[in-house]
Amino acid sequence: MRNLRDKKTFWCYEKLSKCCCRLTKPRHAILDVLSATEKHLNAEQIYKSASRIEPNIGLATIYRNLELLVNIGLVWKFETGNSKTVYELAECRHESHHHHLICKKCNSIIDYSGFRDNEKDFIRRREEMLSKKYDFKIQNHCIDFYGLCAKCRNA
Amino acid sequence: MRNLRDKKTFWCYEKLSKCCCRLTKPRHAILDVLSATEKHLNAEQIYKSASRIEPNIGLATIYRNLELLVNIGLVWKFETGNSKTVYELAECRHESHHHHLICKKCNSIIDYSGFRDNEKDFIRRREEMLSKKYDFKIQNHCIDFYGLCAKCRNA
DNA sequence: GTCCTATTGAGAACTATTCTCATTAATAAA
DNA sequence: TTTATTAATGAGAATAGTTCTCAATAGGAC
Repeated sequence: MRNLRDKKTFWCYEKLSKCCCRLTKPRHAILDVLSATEKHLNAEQIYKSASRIEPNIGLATIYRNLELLVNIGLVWKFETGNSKTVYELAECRHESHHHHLICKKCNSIIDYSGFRDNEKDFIRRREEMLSKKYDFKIQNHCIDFYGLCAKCRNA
Repeated sequence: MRNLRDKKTFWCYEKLSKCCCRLTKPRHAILDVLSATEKHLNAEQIYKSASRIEPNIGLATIYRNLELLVNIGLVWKFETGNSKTVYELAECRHESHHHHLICKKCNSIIDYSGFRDNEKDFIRRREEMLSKKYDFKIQNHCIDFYGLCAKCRNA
């Protein structure tokens, strides 16, 4: 058996074991796949890539673990509106959080980050205000803009 | 045949006919249902309510027309993350646009509106900046906060 | 190494949504 | 008002993404 702790997804282990989750090979493969890309992958794509690492992995295991990883906050689940749910690694590595521009025609997703400080401040203040007003513990947010990308607008 | 133009969803007709859509009874029933509530309804709920107005309406018709209404901008489609897609009337009646607080546990949705001017300004400026930077025509946006509602936090 | 039980793989089951197609009805034209 | 055109419909089949079931496996505490 390979040593799971050698791998580049090491930073996830603390969180996993804190949540009393075993560090299984399928889990490991999924995290490897997600950490190897900046793209948003759907379950099928994750399944295909993970199968190259763990050939016998099952699709149900992919779904089960994605749900788990989303629940413990390691992965961010994201619905585009065309029935393809996609997943991406949460900002565990202190990479900048990002928002999305989604094309309603071709469903492509543009990430944008590089927020100015005033954007971060704005969101933080907003979250504070809403938390208080609605007695709601905010854990994260999703800011997406919908419209038409350059390609689709000119096509 | 009842006169469709008598009904309270009159304000939608201009848009519908502009888009060369016929003013059918099923469409009318769906708009009536959506305009009679402030809640977010899923397709099944809309089907049930619309069936009371048009008993023979089919579920496929509900889906077809919701898609149409979303495309022409009369209805806003909204995915909660637990596979229940919900719909609500867009702000055709100049009601204030709103954002959401979504409980990750019970999937309840709190609407909030009452934005201050600086929030509107902020979003407008952001949209301008993003449109230019990414050559992307922004049509609308979705700002949602995820977390735990008071009930679930204390349960 | 042994034990406990969380996790798995495989495939069936489920569910939301979309498709197909013959029939109906909204609208434009006569 | 009647007629013609064709968009829209209802019913049910089909699809696709996801979840469930259950016997077998394997992580990790001891």
